[in-house]
Amino acid sequence: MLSLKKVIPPSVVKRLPRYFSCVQSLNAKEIEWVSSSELADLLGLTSSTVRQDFSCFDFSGISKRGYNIVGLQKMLVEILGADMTWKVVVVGAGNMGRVLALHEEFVRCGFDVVAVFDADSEKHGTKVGELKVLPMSDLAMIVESQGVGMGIIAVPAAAAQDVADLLVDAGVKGILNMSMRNIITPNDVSVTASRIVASLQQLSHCVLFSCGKKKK
Amino acid sequence: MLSLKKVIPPSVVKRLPRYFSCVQSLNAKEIEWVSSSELADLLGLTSSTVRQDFSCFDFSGISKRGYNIVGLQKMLVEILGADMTWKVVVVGAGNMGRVLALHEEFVRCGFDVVAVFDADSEKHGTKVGELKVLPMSDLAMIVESQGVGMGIIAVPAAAAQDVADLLVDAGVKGILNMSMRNIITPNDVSVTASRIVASLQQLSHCVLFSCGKKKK
DNA sequence: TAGATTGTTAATCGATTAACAATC
DNA sequence: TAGATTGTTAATCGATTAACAATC
Repeated sequence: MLSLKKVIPPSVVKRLPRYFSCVQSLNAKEIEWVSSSELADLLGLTSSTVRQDFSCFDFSGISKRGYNIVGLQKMLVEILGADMTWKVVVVGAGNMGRVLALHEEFVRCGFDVVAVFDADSEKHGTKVGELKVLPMSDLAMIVESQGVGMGIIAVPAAAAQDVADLLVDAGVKGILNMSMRNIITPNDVSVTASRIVASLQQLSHCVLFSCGKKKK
Repeated sequence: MLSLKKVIPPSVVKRLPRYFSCVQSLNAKEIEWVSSSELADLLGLTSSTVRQDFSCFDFSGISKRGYNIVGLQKMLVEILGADMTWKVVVVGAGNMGRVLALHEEFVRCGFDVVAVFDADSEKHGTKVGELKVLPMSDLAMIVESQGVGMGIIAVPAAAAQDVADLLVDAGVKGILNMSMRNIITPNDVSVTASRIVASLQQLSHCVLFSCGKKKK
């Protein structure tokens, strides 16, 4: 596997998917080279940040031309593991859980939802696309037998930690937490959070108090 | 309207919805007081951060007891505008757009989706819950006539900036960007991003390269 | 009172930006 | 060559943590 020049700091990791998306679309336009300042403009960053970020990778640009799109894309694919398919389970078959399980963009990006679980027995057996909602008691078995690497927590805050514990015990190595609750996991299980309502609430504050953007 | 002691820094704004959620659940348990270190434990922060954060508000704790839950909740409600109802439009009636429009949690949190738009005329008139999918040409009219304050962008990256421009022209003051594309808006229009696939890709990297958490 | 916890100041840490020699 | 753009070092900025006097 790819060895990195150094551990990529969290601030940079957060930008990687955006670089990747941008590079994909430049590649689709058959553009071959991009400079740090062009990328910066596209992503709302400074060229300094872009060059600083790329210095983490084992990949170099060329003076006067910038970065080769194809090479950059290959590097990002490796760093993000975008060339592999992850098996994923969704816990929580509410509105959010159902969407996630159906989300065709996931498949396109290499995230394959293999099962949906819910604690509510009323929901067991009901269909979410191709999948049937399963009871929580099947979780460990499915994760192990199918080699599931990630779990998505789409349950109410009150249940989130219990679900996280189940996922960890079952053996997943990554958790996407969509609940409001902070969850605690062992050091070898990574967690990222994505909270849509929280984003709307932030926005609400910013609108009310006109939190400006930094002036240029 | 509430006046703040000072502008709340972005790092703090990001935590406000989590404080709020936590305080709501403590309140539901009829707990009356909470200390900075208890809150820190619940949210995975340090007590220093909690106290530093709260120093932005016009709200004080009491030595030896901590912070009064009801008072804290009131303060956060005002800061987040959680006591008001925002009218919101969703642009993009794909998988993600439909979910968002149906998401019952939004209503509970004061975000009322009043219309869904899509550029694809095949989708016009089809139902998303109670709502019919409308053509983009109706956007300005609906935003103005209904007093819509926020828009949610749930379209592919390539269309995101155009949609943002439409929303801005129509008069929304906040945009939740769920697309991968960076969008540019005038200074008086706030933007927050929430990208689920990006979160999964971050997670993917962290799992592959075992990005540890900071050791305690 | 004695002890716990706040509010705030100062120190540390990490992220971003600026600057510029190296280089194509 | 001349000029543009990288890669990297140093400076700045902002966020987090530590420390402690004030206080209930």
